[in-house]
Amino acid sequence: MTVHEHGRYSTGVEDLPYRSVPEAAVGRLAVYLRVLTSMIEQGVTTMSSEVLAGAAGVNSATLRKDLSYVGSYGTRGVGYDTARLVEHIERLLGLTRHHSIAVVGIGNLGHALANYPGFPDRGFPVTALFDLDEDLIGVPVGGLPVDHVDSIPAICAEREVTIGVICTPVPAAQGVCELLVAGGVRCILNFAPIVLQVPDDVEVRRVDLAVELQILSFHQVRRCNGNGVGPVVEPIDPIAVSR
Amino acid sequence: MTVHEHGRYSTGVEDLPYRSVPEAAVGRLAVYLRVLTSMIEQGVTTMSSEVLAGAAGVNSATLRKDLSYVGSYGTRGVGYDTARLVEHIERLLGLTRHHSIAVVGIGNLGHALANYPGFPDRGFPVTALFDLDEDLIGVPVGGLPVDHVDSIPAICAEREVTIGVICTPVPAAQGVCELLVAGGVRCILNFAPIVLQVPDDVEVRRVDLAVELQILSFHQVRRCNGNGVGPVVEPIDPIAVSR
DNA sequence: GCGACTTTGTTCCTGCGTTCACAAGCGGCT
DNA sequence: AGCCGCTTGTGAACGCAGGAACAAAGTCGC
Ligand SMILES: NC(=O)c1ccc[n+]([C@@H]2O[C@H](COP(=O)([O-])OP(=O)(O)OC[C@H]3O[C@@H](n4cnc5c(N)ncnc54)[C@H](O)[C@@H]3O)[C@@H](O)[C@H]2O)c1
Ligand SMILES: NC(=O)c1ccc[n+]([C@@H]2O[C@H](COP(=O)([O-])OP(=O)(O)OC[C@H]3O[C@@H](n4cnc5c(N)ncnc54)[C@H](O)[C@@H]3O)[C@@H](O)[C@H]2O)c1
Repeated sequence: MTVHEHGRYSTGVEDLPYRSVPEAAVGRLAVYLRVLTSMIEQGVTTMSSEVLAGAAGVNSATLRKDLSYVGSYGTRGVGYDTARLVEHIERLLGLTRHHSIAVVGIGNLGHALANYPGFPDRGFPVTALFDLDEDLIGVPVGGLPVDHVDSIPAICAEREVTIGVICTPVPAAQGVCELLVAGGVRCILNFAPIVLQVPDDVEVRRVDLAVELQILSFHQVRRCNGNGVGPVVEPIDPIAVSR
Repeated sequence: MTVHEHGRYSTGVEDLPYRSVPEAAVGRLAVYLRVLTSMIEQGVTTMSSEVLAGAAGVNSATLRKDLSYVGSYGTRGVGYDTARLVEHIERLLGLTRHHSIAVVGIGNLGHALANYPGFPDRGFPVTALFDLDEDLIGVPVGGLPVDHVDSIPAICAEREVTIGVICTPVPAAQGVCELLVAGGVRCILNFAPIVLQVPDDVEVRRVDLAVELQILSFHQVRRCNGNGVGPVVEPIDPIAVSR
């Protein structure tokens, strides 16, 4: 499934001056996009970097540098045209085309994802569901019938699935991953708490909620212990006392 | 406050020599922890940094540096004692104590989280559920009855909830967040796609699946377009995928 | 007991990402 | 029309994280 003819999108991606967009910036751009669309719905047509940065929870300089990666489309003295900015960020992120999603493992989490309207609404239609459980095969979930895992390669290739979402138990995850790769899927979102081994040209993002909780735990404990020195004590630095 | 020789360690948290552990390292340590516990279940008692790094998907030098933050407990020429390593990582991450979780918004996602045994299994017992929907109040989910959102502050304080998980629709998220903070919760895991505004002493981690998908989309499109320099660069040998 | 091999812990360095700061540019006001 | 103030875009500095390389240290084999 090599994408040869991109020329069809004349307003397309190929003439963007994008080089070396930092990984972190890509994630933030997606956040800006969400804030912007929300603002547009409220009728906002122009935003300054200061305001947008505040809403996105980042430094305004960082925001402006991030936006410079998509090209300079702001107006000095005024700010950014929200609609135009959305358009350009979407183009950089490759959202001008739709990306079909396949969800594998229609258990608790898989059900929630399959029913979630936020994905199709944002250009990520769920076009395939898979499970091993015979009782689930053929049952429609969110309007789409569940197929058997064995048909992953064929169906993914046929429906041009670009993103595979793994919601199976840990022992099944690696195998499912390989089936997806065999079906031509090169982007994987993995909810199973395991590090998947994949070829170099496959991109995996892992969503590990237990890790998130443990990071929160770390900060919680650290906060109570000050800088790790001495027993549990109130913060030593009297920052509250201003000079 | 002195960091005495850490050849001797008592079981307490207070004399850990942890200072300035990089944020990224904390996340990786949680991953090592998972790999290690999995290995221990398989009877592995010793691991080298090379092997552990491979399983965790990181560079071995990075791994050793990360482990140096928890103290030097490896044996040169042999590797790390898995059980002891787990013990020390858990201590650094503050997992020696349990952290009660409250889930707010018992919809699709909230149900999945409330039923997920992986949280209590890892020291994060779910001790409170909240929703606005009258039909849900009192209904047990995962063995725990749902309470009304209005009782968030009281119940969170009473049950000493340390982590609040927000699974409500976007418009409700900020309000729910404030209720949690009022109940003394200072760590929040937010699934609603919105940037929460919180006091400085509250730590928020956002899990935004749409952002994850968009990052994957970016890489997908970029891969097809080469490195952005010049027009579309085609991979000479596409993988042996049927076209 | 001793040597050689293995692996850790650490140091140095390179590269990236973030922030500061400021000149350039644009709109609005008088 | 010209000036003023506001905001962008970017160059430069700073801080930090990640990777390579190496010396110390401990074990295993003989
Ligand atoms: N539920 C949560 O809140 C939650 C939170 C964090 C992580 N996770 C992780 O997400 C994954 C799924 O969680 P869940 O709660 O939905 O589990 P679940 O048990 O409810 O669902 C798992 C589903 O996968 C299917 N399955 C099993 N083997 C399969 C295979 N080989 N191929 C395809 N499908 C297979 C099962 O039939 C079942 O429908 C797990 O790895 C879990 O650790 C879940
Ligand atoms: N379901 C998914 O797969 C998914 C994926 C990504 C993000 N999210 C986000 O997670 C959140 C929840 O998603 P969901 O699919 O579970 O939605 P849902 O509609 O199934 O559930 C939302 C729940 O929140 C409750 N609620 C509404 N207002 C409330 C309030 N003020 N206080 C407390 N509870 C309230 C509702 O009664 C309902 O039970 C949403 O913000 C959604 O965008 C969900």
